[in-house]
Amino acid sequence: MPRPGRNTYSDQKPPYSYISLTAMAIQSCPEKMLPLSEIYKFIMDRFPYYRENTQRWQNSLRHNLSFNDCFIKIPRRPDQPGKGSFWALHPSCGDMFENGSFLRRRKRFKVGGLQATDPLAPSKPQDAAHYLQQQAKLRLSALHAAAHLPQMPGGYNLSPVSQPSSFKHPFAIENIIAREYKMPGGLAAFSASGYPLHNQLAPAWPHMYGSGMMDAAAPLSMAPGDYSAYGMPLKSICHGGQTLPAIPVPIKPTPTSVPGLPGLPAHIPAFLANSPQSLSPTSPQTGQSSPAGPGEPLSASAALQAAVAVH
DNA sequence: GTCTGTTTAAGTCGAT
DNA sequence: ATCGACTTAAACAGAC
Repeated sequence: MPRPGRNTYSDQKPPYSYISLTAMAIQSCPEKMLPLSEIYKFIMDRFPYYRENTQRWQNSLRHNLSFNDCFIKIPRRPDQPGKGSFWALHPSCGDMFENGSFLRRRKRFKVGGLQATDPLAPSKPQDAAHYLQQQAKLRLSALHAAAHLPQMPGGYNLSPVSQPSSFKHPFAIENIIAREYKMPGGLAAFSASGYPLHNQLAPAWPHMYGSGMMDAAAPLSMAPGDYSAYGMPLKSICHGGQTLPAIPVPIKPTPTSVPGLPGLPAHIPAFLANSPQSLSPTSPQTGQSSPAGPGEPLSASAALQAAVAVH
């Protein structure tokens, strides 16, 4: 594979496989599912390297989407006109990059394989697609609701500073860039908290740390109202060039079904709900999981209740 | 015609 | 050395 011999990194190939790039794109949007064109757009917006030779890498990316079980195709609904289907991450794919390398996974995700993941998540692609579509609905609803929640009941502070252990999906952009990133020369840049130092990485990766990419890593610059119930930015990466978190859904939203959201299971699986049981984020420094605090499911539940109230 | 999606094949590279 | 993950290329079909 040709490596560009340039002095700047902005047009050098990013240290991410197509799988991780695609996962990043999918994770960056609130619905956790994107059409192919939006995945292209996300990658090209963030990585100037991929603004060239589009036919080459886009073919590769499509190949990855079809070939890898960790991506599932979600058909468009009649009210979602457009070309192609939506693509989402399989509910059971978990943290495929637990070894910390976004270029090469330890093991390829396979449907039906042994995964330490959400036991309630469907394994069949069709089931997973339907399941994810419901999840997307719920996320949008919860997002709306969370945006209207100035503060969680019980004194939960929405500030990311006060919730340093907030779980982020392994593919969330803020999570990915927060991991140990070794520069081509072997240099690793970290803050004391394990996050990459903005001013150290920015010159090397202006496409990552330029517009909007560092919102999550540099949250203090944001207004308090820009955060969701999980203390993460509400601005969207995919629909406006800003970052948006995985909106949590409660593991046990209601005793029965959710009014106004037909088809939702009584017990919503923890997938993408930022539950430590379904996902195991790798700590940048220790490689250990960092389970979310006990208060977070409550916040998620509150977000969902507010979502229900909106409907 | 273009875009999307699937499949096959060959080659590279890292891990074991 | 071997295996498996990943990249790239290409052909093809179907949808828009």
